[in-house]
Amino acid sequence: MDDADNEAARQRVLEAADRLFYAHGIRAVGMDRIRDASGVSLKRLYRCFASKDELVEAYLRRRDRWVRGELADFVAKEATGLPRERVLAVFDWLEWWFGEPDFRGCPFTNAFNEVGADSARAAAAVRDHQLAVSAYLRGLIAATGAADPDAVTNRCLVLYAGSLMFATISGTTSPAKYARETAAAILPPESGSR
Amino acid sequence: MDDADNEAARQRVLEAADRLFYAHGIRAVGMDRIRDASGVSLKRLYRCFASKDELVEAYLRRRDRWVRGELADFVAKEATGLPRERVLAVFDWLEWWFGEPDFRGCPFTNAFNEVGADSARAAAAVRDHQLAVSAYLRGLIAATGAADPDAVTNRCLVLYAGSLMFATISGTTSPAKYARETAAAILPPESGSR
DNA sequence: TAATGTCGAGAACGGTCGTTCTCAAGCGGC
DNA sequence: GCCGCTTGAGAACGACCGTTCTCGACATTA
Repeated sequence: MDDADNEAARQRVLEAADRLFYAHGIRAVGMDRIRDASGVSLKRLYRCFASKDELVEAYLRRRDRWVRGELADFVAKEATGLPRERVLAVFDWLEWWFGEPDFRGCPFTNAFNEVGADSARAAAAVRDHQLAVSAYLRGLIAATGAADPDAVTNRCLVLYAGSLMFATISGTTSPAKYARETAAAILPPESGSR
Repeated sequence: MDDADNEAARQRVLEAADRLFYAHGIRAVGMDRIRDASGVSLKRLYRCFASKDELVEAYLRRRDRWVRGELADFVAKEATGLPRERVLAVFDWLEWWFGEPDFRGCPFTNAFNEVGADSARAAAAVRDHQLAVSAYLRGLIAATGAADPDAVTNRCLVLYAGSLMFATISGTTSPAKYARETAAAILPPESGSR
């Protein structure tokens, strides 16, 4: 059946695009290279994704699922039940991510810088990711009983983005530690013994 | 004299490149467009800068001088003499910068994302800027009498980079405020009355 | 087997961009 | 006035890239 074949091709294309776009940048990777890496002919490729723009958007939405999935799993597994520890675990996860051998910075800001001005689809995918992470963080922070959860969330988002950027430029994982230390200073203390 | 003409042409090219590269990105601006905007012929342009790479590096070094000059002037003028206020003034300056109509994100991380992998010159210019800002900040922080100036500097760098990135994506100036509030929480309190 | 349709491989097209080349105009020195 | 040099304007070149097209191979159906 065509549908099954197309779905399999779609997945192979997405996997190749994900790896290549993230490693080398979107503009640097042509459709030919994605064809070579995925083994899917250009004709089929353009039937799965009508344009490179669509493929870029699909790549970003896939990355979004990956980042938020990994982050949530990590927080659920590593953190103790204390709300404060769960927020700090976000920065532990970042430190793990920065140390991955194929870490090449934030896929979303990279994409935004590269094609955000030309591709409304890509820009929307980036914005959606940012909003989703923001909402997730806001949920963790509300549980800590912070007096002004929105303010604390915004400050933690600055720390999140800053550690990402700093780690990218410096090539080290320590910015996650700096961000974690700073977050510890602005979160309410463990709410006594409960 | 040739030298004077070439120097004048060099300046006009740099001004045009600065405006266009920053506004539209490096890859999006071709040499033709810089010729049109500067009024300097391609031939002369390539005598001033042997390649686009060299022009990009010169653009980044010029931006570096601008950013650090503006920042230092602002801190010198706006801040009271108190060391703590001088560090916080860095984030006030960022807030001013984010509000400028032509603010389009950090020129250095933008350039790094666009051409850092292909241009060693550009990558070096970005690294130099980062080190220079780091050293400047470290000087301000040492004066506050912080117990561990290096640690505080690294945390403030995370805040600096994070507010830049957050402001770029959100299109607002408030991330500078979030960063300032957070910095206020991790700097030592005003060292009593002196 | 013959007709029909589908597919993959790669050529082709149109566009862009960095860089170099052509050519005619202008200018200084004899 | 004439020669040689330099200049600017724009054409030209080569490379790349997103997208579409061609064409031969193969499969399906009757």
